[in-house]
Amino acid sequence: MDAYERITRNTAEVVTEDEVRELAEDPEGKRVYVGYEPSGVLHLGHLLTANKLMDLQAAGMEVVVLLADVHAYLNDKGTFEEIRDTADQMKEQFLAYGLDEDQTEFVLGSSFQLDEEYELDLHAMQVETSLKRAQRAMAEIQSGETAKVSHVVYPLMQALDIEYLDLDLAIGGMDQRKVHMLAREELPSVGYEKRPALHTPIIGDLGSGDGKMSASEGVTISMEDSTEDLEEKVNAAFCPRTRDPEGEKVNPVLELFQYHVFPRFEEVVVQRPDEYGGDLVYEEYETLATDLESGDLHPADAKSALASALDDLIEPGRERLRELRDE
RNA sequence: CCGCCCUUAGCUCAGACCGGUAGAGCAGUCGACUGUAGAUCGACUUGUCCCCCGUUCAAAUCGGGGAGGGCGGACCA
Repeated sequence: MDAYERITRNTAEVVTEDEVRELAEDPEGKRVYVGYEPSGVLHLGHLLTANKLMDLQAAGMEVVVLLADVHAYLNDKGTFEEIRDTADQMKEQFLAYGLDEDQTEFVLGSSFQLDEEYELDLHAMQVETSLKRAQRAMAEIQSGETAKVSHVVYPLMQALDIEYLDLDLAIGGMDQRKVHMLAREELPSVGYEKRPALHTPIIGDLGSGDGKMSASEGVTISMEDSTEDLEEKVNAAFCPRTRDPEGEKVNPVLELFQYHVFPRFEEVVVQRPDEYGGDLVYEEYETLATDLESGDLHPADAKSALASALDDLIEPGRERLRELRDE
């Protein structure tokens, strides 16, 4: 797999391909980042971007994980003290999940976002950006709730972070694309270079298979799920015998194999009673998906293999969480 | 600062005028059917009716106060 392919695989969008191709020519030492509002327990959405970070580390890039405490505060997620506690837990879970400690720089937003220079640049950006423009960028993230002044400052800070963390590439889920577009438009207006961005897909809702659901509702899988929780949740998942169900729906079981399981495992063993043909081994997503569609792989067997794989993925983080809570 | 509208189940809302302590759809849960889930049947659950005070035998409903949310109040006069 060449560098460009590794960098862009499993992404929903590359902005722009030309710019990323240029990075891929010499990825060594290039700085990329994802920003997360601190959360006490990681869920699959976090892990999906983390998988991408691992790809980028494998390509030789330096990864910066922004623990966005100030952003969380602006988004009304609690007091600074609470937020910083969960930031520490988040870092520990990422390391347990498999981010390379030597190649990953964890940065607390408040460590630079309150500096005078940053603050003045932020004001400059506020002068350059219309309210409507900033609100539009946040609409996806903040849907429903009352728009606060903090909500329009939020994306402007994300734009500035890209400059202040000295990044070459920004990563985020598709829910972040409008913010990244705003950053590309507004950074130049205050004298900085725009940077390319990669967006990971948003996995469909496990229970219903509905296209884009926010992680806040529906069934979510997180670092604190027990083996039994996983079996239960995966078993209840929507899983028709096709990768392209009717309407707006997707097949979340296949998506989880594609975006969470195969990127992290060399092979996936499907344990199956002899009655149904015995065990199966898959080395790539495509063959598994093809077998599911042809009927050679029954959805129920796919599900038990998925639950077991997810359990393996989560186990180290779950264990670390347990230790943290015992302290 | 002033004015108008809104607030009832997880969600969208009905009920308010003509007081009798609450409903629908969707969601959810449980069974049946499929070697998964969904779909389809069958059954079931869900409430600080925004808060406080008052009137009344009785208030989601009427009166007063308050909170939160939405919208409006430029100029032409």
